[in-house]
Amino acid sequence: MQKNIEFIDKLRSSGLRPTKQRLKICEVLFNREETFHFTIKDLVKKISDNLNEKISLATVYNTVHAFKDKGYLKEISINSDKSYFDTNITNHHHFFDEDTNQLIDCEDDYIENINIKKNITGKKINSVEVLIKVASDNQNQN
Amino acid sequence: MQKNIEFIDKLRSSGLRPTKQRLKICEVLFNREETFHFTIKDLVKKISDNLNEKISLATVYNTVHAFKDKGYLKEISINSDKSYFDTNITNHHHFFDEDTNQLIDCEDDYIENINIKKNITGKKINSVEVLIKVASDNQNQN
DNA sequence: CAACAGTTTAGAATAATTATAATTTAGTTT
DNA sequence: AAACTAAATTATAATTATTCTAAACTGTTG
Ligand SMILES: [Mn+2]
Ligand SMILES: [Mn+2]
Ligand SMILES: [Zn+2]
Ligand SMILES: [Zn+2]
Repeated sequence: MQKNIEFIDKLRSSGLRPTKQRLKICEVLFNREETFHFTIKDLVKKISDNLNEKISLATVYNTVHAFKDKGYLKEISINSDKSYFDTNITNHHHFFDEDTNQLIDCEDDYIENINIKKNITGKKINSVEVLIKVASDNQNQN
Repeated sequence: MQKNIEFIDKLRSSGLRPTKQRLKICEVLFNREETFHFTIKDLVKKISDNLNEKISLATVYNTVHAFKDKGYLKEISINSDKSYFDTNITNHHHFFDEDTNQLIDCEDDYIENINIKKNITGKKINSVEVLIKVASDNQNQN
């Protein structure tokens, strides 16, 4: 449970002005125990749930991209028409529940270390991410 | 190098009428040695390069989705605003070259087997895909 | 050939995202 | 504290990928 003053420092230290919109978004994103995986739409909903005054959609996009650029958020690849973002910025893998469209972190002890034995010549590896698509186990699924 | 008659059989056998648009798209997609990774835009370009008469954009979308539904194409998850498709429908991993935005198949001998040690309860695993993002190796990159 | 379902098509509609340009605000300088 | 300036917010327009619609066209079957 971070204090407002901590968010102000965090923003200032990366050259972002601590506006009230950014602070509110910090609260929503980072004042939580668990990792938050979200789309812009999810975030807008959380904001309007927690807030009497509204933040413009453009500002939500601007802020999420600024936070991503500063390394406070990660963008996640899902086969979908929209972007997902992740408050867990470490290198990690995901389950994607195709029933609920939910992203879930894959803990390190769920998967053996990935070993890339060969790489493309002249290129360096920036990330290695596993996406495990799961769905309901029962026979009669739609 | 498949013959037109083979595509006609292929389409008929999955309940798709062999129209001239579908046959042309089959040629572009499947008359090649190498796997083809493409976006709809890429495919439209290939079609107009190879063809004097044009195929409507709606038909290209319809056909790609029909081929995907029949299992002749695979849709690939890339962090992007557009979908990629793949003529390699086997279970396999990818390199994504962030310099060129190109998808490249990761041969089996490039990566050790992925072992998912635990799964989410009540769910079955539908796919496990690794995405290796690579980029230029040199220091002075923009 | 006639009939009919399947397919193609232009164009409209939708949805996510980005751009624009005017207004407001945060931080700095007088 | 008032003035100044660059950064940020905002409503709104623009863009892009994709899907929908409904009319015209075509492949298949009898
Ligand atoms: Mn899609
Ligand atoms: Mn994006
Ligand atoms: Zn995550
Ligand atoms: Zn592939």
